[in-house]
Amino acid sequence: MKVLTKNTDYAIRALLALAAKKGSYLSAKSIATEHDIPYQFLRRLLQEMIRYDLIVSKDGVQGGFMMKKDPDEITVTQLIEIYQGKVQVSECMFRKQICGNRARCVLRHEIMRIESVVQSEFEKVTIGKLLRDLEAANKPEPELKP
Amino acid sequence: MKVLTKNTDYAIRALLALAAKKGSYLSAKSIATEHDIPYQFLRRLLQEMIRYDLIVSKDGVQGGFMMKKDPDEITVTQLIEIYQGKVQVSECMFRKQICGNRARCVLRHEIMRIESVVQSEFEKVTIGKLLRDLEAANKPEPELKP
DNA sequence: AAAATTGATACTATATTAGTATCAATTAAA
DNA sequence: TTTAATTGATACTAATATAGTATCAATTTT
Repeated sequence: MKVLTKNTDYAIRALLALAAKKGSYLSAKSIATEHDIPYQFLRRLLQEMIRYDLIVSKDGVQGGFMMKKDPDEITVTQLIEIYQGKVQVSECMFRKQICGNRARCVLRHEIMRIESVVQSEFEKVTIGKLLRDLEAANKPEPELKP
Repeated sequence: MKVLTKNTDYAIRALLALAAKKGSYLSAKSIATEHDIPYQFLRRLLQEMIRYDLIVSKDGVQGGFMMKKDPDEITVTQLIEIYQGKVQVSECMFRKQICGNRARCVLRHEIMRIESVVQSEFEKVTIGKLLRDLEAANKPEPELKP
């Protein structure tokens, strides 16, 4: 069971790149090359981000994409919802013939509990946080005295 | 994003049926009819459960399937793993070109944390627990005095 | 005017999920 | 002892989701 698909995975990486260069435009091509993301695939992902007001774009030479929304306000939950649809543990709770009138769906309660746990865990993770983690990880490790 | 696929969903329902009739054999046909699960599909799911020692079967007339493992020892995590593969948040942590030597995968830490949270949440939910919830839900509601 | 870029959209390929069908072997019961 | 109900094994099809490619018009800098 794979929780993050390539869409979301690529989208996160691209956003990290944009967040790191906040205030300037990065072209899809440069992001694709640097982060090993299929170019045309990435372009679609970026266009989707524009629709959700996460980033803005500029056409033409020297154009590209730039961060719009505060990276600390962009959660992994949001990105999953954009690229994989709302997190739902099972369809069962929506199907009348199973969970409707007479027999109550036994899974419903547990499912909703887990659903909210999963969502809130992913909500704790923002692009801003990931970026700080990344920067910390890229710092040279301090030498230890013997 | 759908966490439980039909496989797992059906499997859970079938196990609940078997757990409720612990000690006697239920045919695939009867389970399929009662719980609205496609017959041949269900048969495959049941055969898989045999391989994992959750249930046993008896051939021929009056044959069917019977609970083997203690329902309290069967977790939803196990069923997800059987029918949807091990819960993994992203493939990224296994791909050398991203997470390998030089650049550490920034997502790795968060991913593993969330992964374990998700797994442990599903581990809290056993077939035994669901069955008790189901039985409780089916009890007639006590009347309230006005 | 040329080159680099995005916007929009259509297309193909692959994998996963869902569901169906078939036939041999087994067992209970008529 | 024959028949019917059942599982075991396996192959097949259909539908959907995921992943990736291609094209062309519009825009903008040089």
